[in-house]
Amino acid sequence: MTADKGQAERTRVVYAVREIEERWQDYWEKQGIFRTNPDPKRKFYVLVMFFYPSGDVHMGHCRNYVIGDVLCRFRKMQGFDVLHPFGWDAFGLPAENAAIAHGNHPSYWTFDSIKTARQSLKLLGIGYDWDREVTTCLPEYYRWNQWLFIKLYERGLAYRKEASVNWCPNCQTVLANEQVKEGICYRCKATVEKRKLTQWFLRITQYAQEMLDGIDKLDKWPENVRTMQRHWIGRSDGVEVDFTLAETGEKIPVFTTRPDTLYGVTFMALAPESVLAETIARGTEHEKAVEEFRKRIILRPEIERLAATGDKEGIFTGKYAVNPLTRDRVPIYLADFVVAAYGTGMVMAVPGHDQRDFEFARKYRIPIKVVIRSPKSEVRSPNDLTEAYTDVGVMVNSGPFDGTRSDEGIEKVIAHLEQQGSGRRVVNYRLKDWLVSRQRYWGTPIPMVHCPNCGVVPVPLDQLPVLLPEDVKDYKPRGKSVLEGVESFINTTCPVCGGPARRDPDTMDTFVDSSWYHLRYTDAHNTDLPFRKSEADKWLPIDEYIGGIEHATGHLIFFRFFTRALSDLGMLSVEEPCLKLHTQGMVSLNGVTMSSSKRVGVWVGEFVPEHGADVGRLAVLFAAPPEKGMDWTDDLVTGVTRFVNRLWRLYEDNPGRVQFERPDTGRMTADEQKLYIRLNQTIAKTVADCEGFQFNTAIAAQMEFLNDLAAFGDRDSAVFKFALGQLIHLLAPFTPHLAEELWHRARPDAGSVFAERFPEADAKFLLFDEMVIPVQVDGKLRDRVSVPRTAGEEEVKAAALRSPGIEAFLAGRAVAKVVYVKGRVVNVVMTKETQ
RNA sequence: GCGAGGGUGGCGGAAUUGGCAUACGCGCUGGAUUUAGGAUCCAGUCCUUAACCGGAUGGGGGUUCAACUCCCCCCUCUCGCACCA
Repeated sequence: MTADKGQAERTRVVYAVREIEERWQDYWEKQGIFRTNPDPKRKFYVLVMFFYPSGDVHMGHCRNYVIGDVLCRFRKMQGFDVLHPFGWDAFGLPAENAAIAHGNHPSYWTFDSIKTARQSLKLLGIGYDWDREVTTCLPEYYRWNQWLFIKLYERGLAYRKEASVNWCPNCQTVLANEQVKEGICYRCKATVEKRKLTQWFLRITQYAQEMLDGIDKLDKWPENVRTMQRHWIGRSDGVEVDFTLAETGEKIPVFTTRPDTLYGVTFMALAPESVLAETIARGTEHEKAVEEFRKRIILRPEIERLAATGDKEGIFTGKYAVNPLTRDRVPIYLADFVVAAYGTGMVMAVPGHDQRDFEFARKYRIPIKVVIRSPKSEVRSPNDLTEAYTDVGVMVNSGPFDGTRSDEGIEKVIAHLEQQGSGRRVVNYRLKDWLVSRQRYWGTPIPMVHCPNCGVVPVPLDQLPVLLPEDVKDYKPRGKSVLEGVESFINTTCPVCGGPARRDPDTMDTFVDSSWYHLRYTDAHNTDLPFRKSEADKWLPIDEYIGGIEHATGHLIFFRFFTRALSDLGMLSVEEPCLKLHTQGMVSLNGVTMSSSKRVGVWVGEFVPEHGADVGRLAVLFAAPPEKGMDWTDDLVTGVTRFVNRLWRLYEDNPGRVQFERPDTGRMTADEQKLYIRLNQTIAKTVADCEGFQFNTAIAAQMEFLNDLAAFGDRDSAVFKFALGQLIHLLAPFTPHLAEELWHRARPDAGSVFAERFPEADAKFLLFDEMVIPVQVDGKLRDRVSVPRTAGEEEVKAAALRSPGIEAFLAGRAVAKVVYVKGRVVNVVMTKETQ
């Protein structure tokens, strides 16, 4: 044990904890306890989100892994064939940044981190099938990223386009929408800029509707994640209306969900990034001012743009658009509040009925028209308005539609537009195609070749993997891809014409790696395919997926998308990767979230040698329900340490008394029967709580039962001995080392405790013979009566009315009625006194 | 602004889903043991009261024999999205 450095002595584990824990960890490994059955009869796939090496392993990470391990061991003992794999999300910037800082290869740092992390997980006694370990930075893994990328490309699901994309100036790479939160890079917190670049995208939008509909079936997912995903996909139904440019008749399609306000359009607004914005003022007196505005807005960092919400800015282009319904001419503006990536990047503005348009119109003195009248308020002059009216009302100043309710008007106007050929129903999604190119080194090379003659050509599948070159002198990104500067890599020949060509210089977003790792685990060593359908079908869908809430709209979207796409490719039989998801809360230390990179945390490598794995496991499980955040405290450790110590002493004090044969339940003393019932209650509670993901209350129930056992007098009772045996099995998922030790002490010749069956409650002995019924008078607790469990309603009511404690409350008053809820409560309701 | 989820002792948290509020643990108080500290064990610990009574689940109102739980209004915290037309 570690010597204490002058601090007050704290509660310590009283037994030789490390010796015991190491013994059984070695034993499990040698016995192959957690090796997967390749032909599962009752399969159970427990998956924890894999580890992104970014430093040491802290208790925050471990909460995730411990929960998975408890489930794995619990289900295994229930007779399931469990798949519980682990791997390393090993590509990515932390490794590259470390390499830049220390001057060695990213793989050095990566494998060093993995080694430490693997050791930490083994220290905690997490039971993985290490035979199926995957490491995404190895060619054995990433070649299949490339293989899948080409398959998606062949299906039209991977494509290249020029777009205004998120650029992180610190990481020197582009980012997906999902990796930008509030205009800030999710990784380094730098302010993200916009750049116009040609990049690779995955056509996730093709699955937008399917993924949205699929959420309905994910009823075992946390509600907040489902809501977040619905919002992220963001379906909106509307119509695309063709306005035209007054001079040329060129079409300007705009998306709107409010065609009922079409008569109220008084100007048009273009996003500065839109194509039309570039050309509209060209060659006119407005050109200079418009160009200046456009460039300024485009270069404005995202964060400033977000902060500017409410303060709108724009410029008149000198041009006019024609409203297809009214033939009105309205001025066209560039406006900073129009989102380029949504709809067509151009909007019709109705200041009377849209708050943003209203603010803009007021600022630039554009007329405001009222075309929807609120049913409540009187007609007012547009000049008197203080805000836009956005609710339902009656259409006015709208020609033939006057008098129509605006919500019905939506349909009527659409029908009219469709008839006249100037509009069509469309559905818009907020979800954007997934930008997967990255200009960094430590990732999967995109397996594409750019040939001057043949264009973009995929690398033939039999030539994969395209290896990430190792002879790189400089990982430092300088605004373009690192691989661009590696001559030996970038220069190649065209697979089609054989002429000189260049490789794609970018690497893939690491979220590609994690989009299908759950499938690779089912067939981790396949050298011909990413995985066989037959193997994936054996295990999918994942039965319990456990990870952080921070992945709600990132990884968990991508991973659903991949599952659907691969299902369409015929590689899989399921459409959803996991039907049950559990997101666990963060662990903080003194109020600060644990973080490897910030070096805030309780480190497994330090904690376990001092307190033991079982104590660490109990601490994260007992502190709070899994989905809630928790603060790590020394007091928490004190509590669970006392628990394991008391357990240890209980078995030390009762050598040779542990039994596994069920006692003769026909011949029990009253005390024995009570203990036996308490045992069964504890078993039932533990099973229900493990299934319901409430490990904190499962442990509380076990603590209570330990208190019962400690207080039990007759140590030679067969029931007591049996309870000692059953408790070992109940403890096994939570404190596996202690349980295995106690099991082997009781049964030296037996195999692992994890080959035993988890206890099942004896249904005949779940309730006490006597039940204690609280008696209320007018809803207030006044007494309790003890009656036989078999007592009928009348018997219980009579006993309640006889109970001495309520006498005083009944005196001189009349009973109006007596309510009895079976087995729960009696409430004596008195007549209202008139005083 | 929109959306989701919370608010229960000194603290972390329970409460069979409308039926004994505060399980379990920490802390605290007293006692036992100990040279002493730590550890351990026993008793107690929502507030108020000598006790009974009374009061208490963010605040206010309602439904009900009965409300932490259901309904309405308000306050507050956390998270997500954020000018999405």
